[in-house]
Amino acid sequence: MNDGETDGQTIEGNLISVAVGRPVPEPFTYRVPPELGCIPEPGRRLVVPFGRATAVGFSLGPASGPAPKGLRDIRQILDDAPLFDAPLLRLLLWAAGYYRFPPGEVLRAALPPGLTGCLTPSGAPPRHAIQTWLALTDAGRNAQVRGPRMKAVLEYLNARSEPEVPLDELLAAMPSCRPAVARLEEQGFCRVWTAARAREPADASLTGKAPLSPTPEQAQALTAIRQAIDERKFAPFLLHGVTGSGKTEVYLRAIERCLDLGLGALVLVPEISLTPQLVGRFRARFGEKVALLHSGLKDSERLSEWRRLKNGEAPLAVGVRSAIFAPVRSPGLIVVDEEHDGSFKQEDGFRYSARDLAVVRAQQQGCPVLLGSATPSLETLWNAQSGRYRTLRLSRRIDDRPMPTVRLVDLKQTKGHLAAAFPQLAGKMRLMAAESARMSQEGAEAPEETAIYDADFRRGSFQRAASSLSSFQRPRRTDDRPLADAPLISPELADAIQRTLDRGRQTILFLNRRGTTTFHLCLDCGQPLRCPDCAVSLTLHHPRGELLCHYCGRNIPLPSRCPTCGGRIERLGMGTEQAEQELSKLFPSARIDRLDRDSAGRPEDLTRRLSSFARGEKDILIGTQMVAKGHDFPGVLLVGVLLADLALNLPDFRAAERTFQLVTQVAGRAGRGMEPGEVIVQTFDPSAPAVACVVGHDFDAFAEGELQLRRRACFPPFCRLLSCRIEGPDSARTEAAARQTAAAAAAAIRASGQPIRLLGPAPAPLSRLKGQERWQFLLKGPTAKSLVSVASAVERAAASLKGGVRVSLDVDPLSML
DNA sequence: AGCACGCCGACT
DNA sequence: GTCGGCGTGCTC
Repeated sequence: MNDGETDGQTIEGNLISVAVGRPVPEPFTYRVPPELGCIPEPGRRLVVPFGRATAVGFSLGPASGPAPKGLRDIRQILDDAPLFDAPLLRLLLWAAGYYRFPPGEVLRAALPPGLTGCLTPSGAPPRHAIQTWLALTDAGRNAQVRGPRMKAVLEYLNARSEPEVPLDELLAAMPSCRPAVARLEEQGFCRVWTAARAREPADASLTGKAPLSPTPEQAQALTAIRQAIDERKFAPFLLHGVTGSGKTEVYLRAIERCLDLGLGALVLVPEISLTPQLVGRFRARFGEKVALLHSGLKDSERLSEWRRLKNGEAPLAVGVRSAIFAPVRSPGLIVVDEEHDGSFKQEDGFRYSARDLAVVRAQQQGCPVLLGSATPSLETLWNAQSGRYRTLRLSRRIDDRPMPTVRLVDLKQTKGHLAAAFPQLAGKMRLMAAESARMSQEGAEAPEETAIYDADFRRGSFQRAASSLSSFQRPRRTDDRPLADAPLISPELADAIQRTLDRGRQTILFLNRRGTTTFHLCLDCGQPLRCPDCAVSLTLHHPRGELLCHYCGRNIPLPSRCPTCGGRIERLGMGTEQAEQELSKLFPSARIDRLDRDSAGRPEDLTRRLSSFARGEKDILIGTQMVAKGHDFPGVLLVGVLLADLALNLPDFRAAERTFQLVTQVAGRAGRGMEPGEVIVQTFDPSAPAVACVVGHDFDAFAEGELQLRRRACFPPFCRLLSCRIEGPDSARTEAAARQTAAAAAAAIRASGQPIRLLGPAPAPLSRLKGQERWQFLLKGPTAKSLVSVASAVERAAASLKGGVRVSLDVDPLSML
């Protein structure tokens, strides 16, 4: 991009293109009045008049094309220097076009909140947010020093369990030891730096041991990556490593190479608050060179980390999704850890995929990109298989630790057991099975309504849904006798938990469903209790005994009788709260902790409870996805998946993929110490590949089968998707709008001559949310480019809709709900 | 996103 | 006869 020196002989003053930070789809043209004295180069913020008001915009450089009528002058230039360098600006504008989002808003989204308005970035960070930290270096751990003060400091630091200590705390314990600290730092025995106060100190119990020498596989992967770093050219890699194979160590060493070469690096991780361990390792290795960008930062802290990157003080950024826009200077490597993770896709507003943008950014910057996962997304896998990415495999665990043994428990057997224990339920279960079968039939006969999911997938998921519904949603007994034979915990699993307890080791149980009971059915009229604003069943939560809508948060007291007919209500479909109760009844002396969104509280509480579990202060941890993320719990020998089918039943073509990823990830928590772990997966469908392939840790078999299905039904990675969602308050008008917009899409498809398929329109699986009726249709095209003209046509059609109906497009959608 | 313009109910 | 409801449209 050129830096604003132009031939600029238009009218008096120069014309520049400005991305206004307002929802307008195109940049606007403004005049730079000559008295401003200079032309703001691309990436600088401006104040511009906008309608009756004023707005912050971003210079995109000299305008091309004719001056529009009603041309106005920019008011002010805000920054001395561009906030985005040329490559980052290019990435952002590319993303704005690709994801069809207003460029000015995209640029604004890439800035820390403090720079979003009219403040300048040069102000000093607020004093209260800054703290000085110190930590021992490897050399300092066993260092011999002479001064008594220095000795005392070393002893103090060695005695602390966490590697990083706030200087204030040391000074409180030993006043006037500051000079000793300075001497130790000089001699390289400790490290001192200032950083945001809210940084989570790494917890020693989670940090693990000092770096080991790389395994042969790690070394091989590193050679390839280092070579690519040295060449400073775009090179995409898939680092496909089983859980516990040491992917992080590969990242760390590759980044070391970047820093040695004077280059920066960018690391994206799923939910940083959930992986204090990973953060700890980056901190321990790179200290103050890391800028941390996670969702828990206060605005001032985020700004300070952004600034440290921008001015080169911190060459390395580690952060969640939005960190893909971090102003890392000349990155030599971009890493996406757990690249399959859904949190890299923003699901509203600017719906970008940080993982995909990582590849684009690497391409534009000319550096390698490393996508790491134990269970790569099929998109990434296919890119690797077709030769676009190079695969680096880590097939063995560190120290050749064995993979855990995985066993399936068929809950259909347990169901028999259950029916024997509760004969009065057997009839009801048959009834529900028949009902589900009927649903499945009707589904098959209504191709238009459900056309959005190709038949293969639909049939599969309905069958699974039927089996799950009929057997799992066991009515809760009305009396409160303890459930000795609680079906949430099969006898096999209960037995394994008992054995683990007897050996004094730990268990993790995974159930992907919060609350006590998640489905409340009136046995007289057959109506479930639903949120009035969302077509979603309400979940009972324990502490207050209230029903909660998991989508809009609405709270309702549990009615004693059905609101429509006054019938009796059965509580079905138990979640983590119920599981916790059953556990405490089964194992009254066990120390049990539950971890889900309801119990997690603040991020630091979460960290504290995870480390408490890691230290062995609890015997059983039951939770949702939160327990599945990358923590090392050396004391865990047993992992139980209470109902593997849950995610499998969603009407989404990625349901199987997600299930496999999730179950594999949880299973990976077992046996991270030297003893082999044990995994028990409870399921109603042990033959489903997403479950069955976990037994043999056979990603390849699962992926091969799933890729075949995707190819046959033509789903990603064998096509590109564009999802169009139509939302409005009124049911009939929303449907009409959906049909009208889809018709416009169909016309555009014919005009384009491209082999594009239109699925739908149909009501979205979540057909009402927060009082909005929801419809959708899906476009499948051979390439992203082929869908562009259709997307434009949809946008044009959407612009003329009335009645509060809104259309939103999702390019490369992840969620189909 | 704001903010005004513009056509239909309950108030002085 | 107005004051004001928010549905619709525009902002270089």
